[in-house]
Amino acid sequence: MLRPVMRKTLSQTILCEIITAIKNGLWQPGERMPSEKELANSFSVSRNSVREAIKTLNNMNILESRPGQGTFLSKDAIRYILSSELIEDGYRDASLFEITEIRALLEAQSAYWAADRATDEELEELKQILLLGQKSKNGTIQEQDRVHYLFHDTIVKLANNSFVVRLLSSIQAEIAAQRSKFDDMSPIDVSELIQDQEEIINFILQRKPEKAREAMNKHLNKGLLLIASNVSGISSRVEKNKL
Amino acid sequence: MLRPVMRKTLSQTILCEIITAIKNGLWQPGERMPSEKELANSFSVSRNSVREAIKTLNNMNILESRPGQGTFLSKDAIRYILSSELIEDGYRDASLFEITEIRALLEAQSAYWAADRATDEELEELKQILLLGQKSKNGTIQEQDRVHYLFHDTIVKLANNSFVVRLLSSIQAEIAAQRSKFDDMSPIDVSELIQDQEEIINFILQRKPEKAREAMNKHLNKGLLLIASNVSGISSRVEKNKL
DNA sequence: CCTGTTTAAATATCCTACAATTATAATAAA
DNA sequence: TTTATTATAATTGTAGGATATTTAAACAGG
Repeated sequence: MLRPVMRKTLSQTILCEIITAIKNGLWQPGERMPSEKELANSFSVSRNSVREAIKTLNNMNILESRPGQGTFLSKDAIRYILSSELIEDGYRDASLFEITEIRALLEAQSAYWAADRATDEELEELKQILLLGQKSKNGTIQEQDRVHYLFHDTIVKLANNSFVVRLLSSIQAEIAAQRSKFDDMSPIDVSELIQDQEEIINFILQRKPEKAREAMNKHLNKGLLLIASNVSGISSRVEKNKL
Repeated sequence: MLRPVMRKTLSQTILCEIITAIKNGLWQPGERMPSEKELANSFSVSRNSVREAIKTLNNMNILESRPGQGTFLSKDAIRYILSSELIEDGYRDASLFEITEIRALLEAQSAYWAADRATDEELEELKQILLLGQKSKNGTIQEQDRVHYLFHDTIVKLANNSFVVRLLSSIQAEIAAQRSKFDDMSPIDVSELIQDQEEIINFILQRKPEKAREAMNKHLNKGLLLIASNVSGISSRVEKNKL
């Protein structure tokens, strides 16, 4: 069957040419490459097309352009090119499952770090959540949900790594966005969640990092199982997710 | 001490503006965004500067430009930005230590998954790297570095989670960018790295996930120690990083 | 030795023009 | 009315020139 042909713009072609040249070692890291004008002449294209390719490589930290001097290969140009190549090869759409898997990993380790690093004052926050959880048992589902979100966020906060806080908040937003697409997602048993929640908090309060991590991982894998049951062919992967 | 001021070209500024707009949901995935002419008017810049920014986003698969039609947000624009631009603004010069800590966690788990999930054909790739590592022992440092990067990237790829591939690629890019600022970073003993590399690959080939994860974690914590020695007050945290 | 000036080269930006592509609408033919 | 066909306008792609900024290096004057 005839498939649609790939059409490349000039700047895309030039982008590939330059990357190939770098891979072939035509210019060394840190070295200056020909000026835009020279490149345009060599390729027989306008300076604009060359600039669009170079700008992309600039923004990828592969090249560095300095007015009055020229354009230079960055010191770790090769490293970037290698990794971008790998991405193209193994590229697939990140599925909800994959994102959730990473979330579970990060949050489980956060529980570990929280048990290990949180100060005694910080642990007071967790005790409060424990109380809130008890109270909410007779409340509405919305109330219970809110406490549960607070539980997750607090543990990540107590991990004392601001990067993981930011990372997880975006990941959770993305997960929420994707889940809203299938709004027929089977609801989870809330009481079970609260039970997990209590168990995890207690491990952290008792300063048992490994136990806390294990419990959090188990807790989040229930969500993974739910996704796996909606998507065929990956459920076998879930049960292997043991930390 | 006075540090060099950050300078941004116009197209870089516009790149950030557009990315922020996408993150803020100004345009939806698949939707058409304003034409180059309109954007140029809105930003009060020339069409060229807008094009250079758009071209970069084109090559990153965030935007798709079609002649005669316009420029459209790709369907997974948000997710891509999530994994790449996430690091950009808030955490550019935050904590190299924190980012590296997360990297270690993700890569260690990738080693686990690789040992657990990679097919036998995929493992052939690792065997090749083992051979390359042997060969490079008598080669230049650049050669050895290159093989070592390939080693890390391949393991992540074999973890069979495309989201972690993207996440780590942007994290590694960020780490490289930050390290290049302190170019007096004490060099690591390369031969030791290659030894680690062999050990980890062998664990994966033998299908021993826990061992592979532990070895990778130990391997990456050497880098953490290096950072901790440059930044005071966190070295005590490093030795606790056990999985 | 230090300081300011000049000069040339490079990137950064802007502008205009035209080509290629495409959707849409108007028009003509059946 | 329905169906081709044909303009038309909008949009991106490419080209080429012009000017502004930045920089290193050479030079001159103190």
